[in-house]
Amino acid sequence: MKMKSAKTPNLSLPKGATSHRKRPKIQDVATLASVSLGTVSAVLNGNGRISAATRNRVRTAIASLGYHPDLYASNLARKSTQVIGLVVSNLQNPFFAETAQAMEEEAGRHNHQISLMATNFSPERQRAAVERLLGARIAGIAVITSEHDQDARKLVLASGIPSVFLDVDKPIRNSATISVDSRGGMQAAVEHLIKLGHRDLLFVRNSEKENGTVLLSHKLRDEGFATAVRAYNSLGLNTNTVDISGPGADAGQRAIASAIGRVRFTGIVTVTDTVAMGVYRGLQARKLRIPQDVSVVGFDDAYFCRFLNPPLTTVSISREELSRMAVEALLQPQLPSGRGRSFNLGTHLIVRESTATPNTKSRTMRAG
Amino acid sequence: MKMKSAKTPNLSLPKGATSHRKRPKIQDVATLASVSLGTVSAVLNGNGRISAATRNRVRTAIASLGYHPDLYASNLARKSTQVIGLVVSNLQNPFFAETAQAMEEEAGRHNHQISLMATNFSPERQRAAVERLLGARIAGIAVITSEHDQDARKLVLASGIPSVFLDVDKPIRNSATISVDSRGGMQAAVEHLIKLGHRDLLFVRNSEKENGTVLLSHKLRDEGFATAVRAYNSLGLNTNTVDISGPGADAGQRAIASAIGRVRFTGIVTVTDTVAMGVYRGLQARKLRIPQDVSVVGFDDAYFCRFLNPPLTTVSISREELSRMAVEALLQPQLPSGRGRSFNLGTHLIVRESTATPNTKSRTMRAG
DNA sequence: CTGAAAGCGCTTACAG
DNA sequence: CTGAAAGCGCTTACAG
Repeated sequence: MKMKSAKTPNLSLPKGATSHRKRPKIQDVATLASVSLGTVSAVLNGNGRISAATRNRVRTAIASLGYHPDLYASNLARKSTQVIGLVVSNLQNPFFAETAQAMEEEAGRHNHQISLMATNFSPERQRAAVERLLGARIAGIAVITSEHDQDARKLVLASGIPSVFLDVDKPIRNSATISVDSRGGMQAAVEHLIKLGHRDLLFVRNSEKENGTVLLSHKLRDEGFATAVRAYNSLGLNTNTVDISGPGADAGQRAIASAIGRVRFTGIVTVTDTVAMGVYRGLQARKLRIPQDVSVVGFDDAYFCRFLNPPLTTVSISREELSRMAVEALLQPQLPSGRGRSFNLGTHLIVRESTATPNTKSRTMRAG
Repeated sequence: MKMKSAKTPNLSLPKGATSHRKRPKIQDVATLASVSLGTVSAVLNGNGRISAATRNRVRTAIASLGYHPDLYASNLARKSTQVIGLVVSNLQNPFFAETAQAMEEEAGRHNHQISLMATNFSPERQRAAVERLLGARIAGIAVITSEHDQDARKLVLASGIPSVFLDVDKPIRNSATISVDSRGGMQAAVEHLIKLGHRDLLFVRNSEKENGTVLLSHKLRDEGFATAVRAYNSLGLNTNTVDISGPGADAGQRAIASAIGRVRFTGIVTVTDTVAMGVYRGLQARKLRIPQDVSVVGFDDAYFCRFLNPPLTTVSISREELSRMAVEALLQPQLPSGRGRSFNLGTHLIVRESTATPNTKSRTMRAG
């Protein structure tokens, strides 16, 4: 036992180390199985033809030692990893959670794993996530976020690994982009209400800025609304917009509280289903019935839409298709000379029970 | 433009490799900055006192090369990693998604990162997740799942790294367990209904088996229900139970469809909020009002509870407290001689608007 | 079918 | 404050 000063306990382990038993390594397995280290590696990876007898000896040794190959050592020695980095905004948000799930399944079909990072809408965290993934020598990276960070994008592009981005404004050189037709989706939503007979429309949107620019997906939804309204202008539409301050349901609820009595509406279109959930709450708190008094349309087709009361009419974005595009973009990258590949992802309206012909009586509802 | 043969391009890259530019390594940075490799490492890790001038030269070189340390190489060379492995059942489920989020924040406070794996309730995937995490030489592992796999548990324990499990039946030697007081929570839920005056109770539970055993958390909820009913037996309660076949909202909806007209109830208690969401739907499809006709109580306090119509009375499990316990169990493990450390996590009832005094008229509702 | 050896890209004493 | 060298635990030609 060595002498040490009183300050540092003489049995202290290195910082971070705990009292684990020593981790067995491949050499331990080889010794126990009386084979060489290369042989153990071969049975672990299914390479080479190892006799059944040897293989069994090795397997037994592995089990009895509780051996697990060290990920870092094996990936360092290996040429490539079979993992796709996935950056999403937030896992609480059903759209991202469902997309992450779909991505994992799609990647699995190509024998790849997903390494998942959430940014919580923070550009700093997006950068950190990208750096961490790049350090992990991933096979490709998908940035499926609503916010976008220029630095993070530069890092990705500079790395030269295959990449794909969701909803950015234009094609990216040597990368791929997936553009969701949010504009068309929103347009369809508004037209649906108009065709049902609604003339007094309220748009609950979130124009919160990220890095000084409005999210493209939200901008497209704005445009879709405007386009539809313009197309039916001759019908004498009365439209109003409420801006909310965040992606939460609470904001949707507050939006309604502030709009009621101030503006007239029989149909509401919202930026996301989560916001629509808050809108339901706001409406119901004022004893307004959906769809008898007010029709509501959401956006995203989250899992819970079918279970709201009434089930929410919404615009669907297929997570499966999105995942297929993303994985294809990463695993079958175009020739590097490419100007940037772009995928288009359609949306479609799913009509459920939250929308109906407006009640003429309630149409006159206005400021008290 | 180079000539290539039609079949095998003579410039073909090794399989798995794509056309990335060569990844810079620490030596490249050192050369560019005219320092030694050890110096670069020191500035990367903030070790040693490097002169500001040198540090800047190194930083510039890093930036201009787009250098990212290789995670595998650095972790291989390092003694320990600062990451906690977290295994959850499913990320679609709000309870797990919210817990994962809380764990990440709590771990962050201790300068640790989370490596997250979802099992989708599959024991095989649980085992695979554990193996992958063990290969990653994590500092500790938290198994926060509703299903449990014996093999996975053995692997964890054999590894000797600090571990913590949620909701297992008894303390685990050399490990830690967190027991949620689901029994007490359910008991409180039932008592709440009884005290409001409900005498006809329906329990919508999920007794689906995993590996031949009912989930402990569900068993405890069953017991809580039974205990409460027994305690108030003298009041002449009429109780019924419907078993559903899965964790989804659909199952809850079907449960109600099958119960209505067959049994009498004015108050419903459900195993989870997600199921309660389906129950709402089932009730509302039959034009039954909540809480005027039927009161409903959920379990978990998912994000969406506040936004259902009406807001759902439920039993809350604190994700923050759970995370604190888990991280403490991992980062401040008891002496290895310990018999197994156990934490108890309380639950509490949150009364919202889905429960009320029963309407005497609807109490008599029964089979047609 | 098996073994010895080089090398993956870092970190970390250690010597200057 | 800086540099040369050993070593982390694997994989993968290569030679038998």
